[in-house]
Amino acid sequence: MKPKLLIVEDDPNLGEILSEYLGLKGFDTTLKRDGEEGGHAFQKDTYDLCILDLMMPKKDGFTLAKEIRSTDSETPIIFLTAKSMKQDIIKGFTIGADDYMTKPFSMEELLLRIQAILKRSVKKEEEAAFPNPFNIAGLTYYYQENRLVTPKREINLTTKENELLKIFFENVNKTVDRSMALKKIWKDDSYFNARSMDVYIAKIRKYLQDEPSLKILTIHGEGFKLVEVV
Amino acid sequence: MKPKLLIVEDDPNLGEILSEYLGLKGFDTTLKRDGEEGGHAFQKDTYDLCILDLMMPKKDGFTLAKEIRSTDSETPIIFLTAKSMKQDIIKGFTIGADDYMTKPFSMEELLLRIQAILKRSVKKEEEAAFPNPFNIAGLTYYYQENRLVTPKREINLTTKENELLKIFFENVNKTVDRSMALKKIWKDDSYFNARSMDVYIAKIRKYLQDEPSLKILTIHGEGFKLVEVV
DNA sequence: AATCCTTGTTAAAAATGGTTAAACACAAAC
DNA sequence: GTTTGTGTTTAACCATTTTTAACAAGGATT
Repeated sequence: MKPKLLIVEDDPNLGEILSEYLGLKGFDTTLKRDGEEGGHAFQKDTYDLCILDLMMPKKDGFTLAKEIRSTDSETPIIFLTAKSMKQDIIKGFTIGADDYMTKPFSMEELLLRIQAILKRSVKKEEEAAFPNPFNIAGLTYYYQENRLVTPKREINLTTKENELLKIFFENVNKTVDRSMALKKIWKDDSYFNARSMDVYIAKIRKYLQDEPSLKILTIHGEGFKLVEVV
Repeated sequence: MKPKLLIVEDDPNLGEILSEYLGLKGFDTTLKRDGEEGGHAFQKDTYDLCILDLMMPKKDGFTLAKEIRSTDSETPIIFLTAKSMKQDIIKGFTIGADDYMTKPFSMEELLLRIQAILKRSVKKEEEAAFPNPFNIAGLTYYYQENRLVTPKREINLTTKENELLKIFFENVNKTVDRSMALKKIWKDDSYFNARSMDVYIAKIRKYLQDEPSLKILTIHGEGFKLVEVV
């Protein structure tokens, strides 16, 4: 699977070249022209890495980055900064970023840095692999095998059921944000996907009936919470 | 084994000379006259390197390169550009290429660049070679020989079975993307090829029946996952 | 209380995948 | 040149998974 890149750059020339070049190098690129468009794109889809120009009309890259970080602390961000900016100012702005490039830069160097960052985060993901099997209350859950074993029966889960249940078990007693779950599983937070998710919530609630100490509560307007009653 | 070169050049004179010269220098060359023919040739066979003229009838070299890159991010590409093109335009077009030559160029130089690029990529390939034999669970798999040995029997695999099984063994416990596998094995993600692949999935599932710790799960809408149950 | 928005529930529709066998393609053998 | 055998694709039918739709119910807001 190609890694997905969100490129937000107001200079159409540079934007095109970046998008073109990284596309040829095996990335699935999305190009947006300003911070606002970039924000919407990020809300709608999931990306593996963002490349944000700092100076842009409507919404600058730094503001956009803060917005992104408010919902997502993972996705790596690389800033593009103008040569004219002073080093120490750049430092200030790019705190929290994973890297930054000063214009003009070589495409090859940008590519190398992207690859380096993605390598790191792929490694992280693998380390943070979900335990298999995972025990909770009276249940045994095998994420790798799409399987949930309850005291009464063994359930083979479908792909969507499995992904959703995993998110709940990763967040026991914590609120799972609707939109976060939608983006993770359905890749897109839209009306119909949200309704689809509601259907799956019902299915999972049925599966958990066997174990009275586990319940999925609705946090109206926010999401759901799997609570473990002791 | 001679390295295979795909040369796509509309000028019959230059094309012939190139093909002739590189053939004498130990390459197995295929010459095509325009981008369309070149595309078909690339789909049909596997090449170690492509030499594409930028300006060609029917389909230009840049468009062809993008098509190639959509299924294959490895095979090196060298562009041939006309002298009349401005440097910066060439820059724009040859982004993503491994190298480019401006006409007229010396054969010797082209040869040197080809050799330099192939040296790099041969090294990569060797590193990524699939182990032969490969042991997993109770099975022994000989990719080179199209052979899978299970506790109960010895299976001679057909070409397609072998390629598909290899992809699974390269991705144990990871989801194998349908479309990726299709493009790798069938060179083209189409409805019928997808159905064909489903037939092969069934065949491989049968072969793996002997080993209950290996299962191919369906990841609906995405692909398949070979899980090793411990 | 009236209204709006969100969520619960159920069933039907649509999409995707599983299975089997027949059709086809191609090469080796006769 | 035809036959035979093997590998692959196509087709048909079935099963499962996912999405959509419609309506009911629950909270929030005025």
